[in-house]
Amino acid sequence: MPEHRSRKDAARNREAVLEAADTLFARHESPEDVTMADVAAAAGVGKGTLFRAFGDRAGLLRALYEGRFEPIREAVEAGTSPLGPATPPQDRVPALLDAVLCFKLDNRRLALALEEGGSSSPYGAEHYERWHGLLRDVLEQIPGLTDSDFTAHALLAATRADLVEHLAGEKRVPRERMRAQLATYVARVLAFGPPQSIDRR
Amino acid sequence: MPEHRSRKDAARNREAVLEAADTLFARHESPEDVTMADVAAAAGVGKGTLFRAFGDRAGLLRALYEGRFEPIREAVEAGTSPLGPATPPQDRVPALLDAVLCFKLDNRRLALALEEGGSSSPYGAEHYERWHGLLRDVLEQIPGLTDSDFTAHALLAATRADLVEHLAGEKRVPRERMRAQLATYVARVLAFGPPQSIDRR
DNA sequence: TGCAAAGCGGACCCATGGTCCGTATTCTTG
DNA sequence: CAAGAATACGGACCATGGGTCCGCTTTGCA
Repeated sequence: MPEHRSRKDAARNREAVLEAADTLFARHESPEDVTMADVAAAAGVGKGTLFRAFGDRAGLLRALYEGRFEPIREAVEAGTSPLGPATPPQDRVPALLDAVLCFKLDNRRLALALEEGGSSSPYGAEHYERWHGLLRDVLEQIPGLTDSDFTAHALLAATRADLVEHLAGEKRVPRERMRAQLATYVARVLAFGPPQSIDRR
Repeated sequence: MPEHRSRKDAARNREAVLEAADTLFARHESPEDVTMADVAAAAGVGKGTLFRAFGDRAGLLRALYEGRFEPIREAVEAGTSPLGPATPPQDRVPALLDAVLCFKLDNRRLALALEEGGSSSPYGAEHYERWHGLLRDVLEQIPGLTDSDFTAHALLAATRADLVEHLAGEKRVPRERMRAQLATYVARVLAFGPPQSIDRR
């Protein structure tokens, strides 16, 4: 690549920060009580370094997110798993939502930090856009389903980080139960009523 | 009466603050750029007064909310409208969700401020608890519907303030269209499949 | 080895929620 | 109506946290 690679101290520090942040967010109840200064300190780095590497808090969160999300994204794009494009829509939709839920269960704090993240709503983020677009397109292929756009929003809303945190964290709902509930719910949305489902085409 | 009423200057100031806050939140794009100092200034009052009257930012928001929400709450509790307890569950659920949606459409900024409101997730607020509890109970009465608790959460999630704001505000989805989409969605969730409930699982 | 360029880091800035306390207003009681 | 107690007022003040600045250090190319 033409563009210079970053200096090795920069690269090292970047990694250190990512690791420290990851640990800190995982350790603390609420993302709010992990400050940028904390992250810098834990990484053994100055605040200036931190901000130069990631721009701002959102940038740091985004970087963490991308790292964690890579595998899933790959599975969705090209994989042969139920997430991949080869899966028929009515099976792929639940699989996608289950994947989102699992991701948020596995990365509760991070997802929370990213999603509520203060200033802007999650709906501005481009990763949301991507998921919504994908889901919308898949829904579109299910015959008889109207309002794919809104439906995609509504389904994704059922997996919002703070809801997941509330249920899994405070209400102590076990992982598998949540997955089952979401699956049932999604199935219900996709399985439109008996009488009028026949004539659809 | 045992407990003294508040002094009249206090009462007057309280009103002034509520009014000023209402106006300010309505005028600004994001709740974030209405500061407590702004509110105090607009009300012609000192910050001390503001904080004494409402405790903190959340308290002010809550007070505003309660005022706005009163009518709906009454309709739900005792009214004869479709919101009231007399309505059969399968009709009441859509009515309730439509009411929530309309409220958030009519009070976009306020709802946004209240819901994302920074520190704590909406799921901690007791007004959410109330709505969720009510919806859960009504859902419970619909035969064949399982997981009422989760379903209530998921349905309410479809009316979250930031989603409403995103759709109505940025995406310019007209009010009636949103209501229709939500209604369709809710109907789909409530209209579960035939006896054998599909082979899915 | 020399010397830009890139990077470092922590002192510093500033906005904002929230507190404090001396002063002003209101209520009560005689 | 007087006067003291109780309550409220308000803006200076504080703490916190994101983000910036800039003199010094490290890196890496020649």
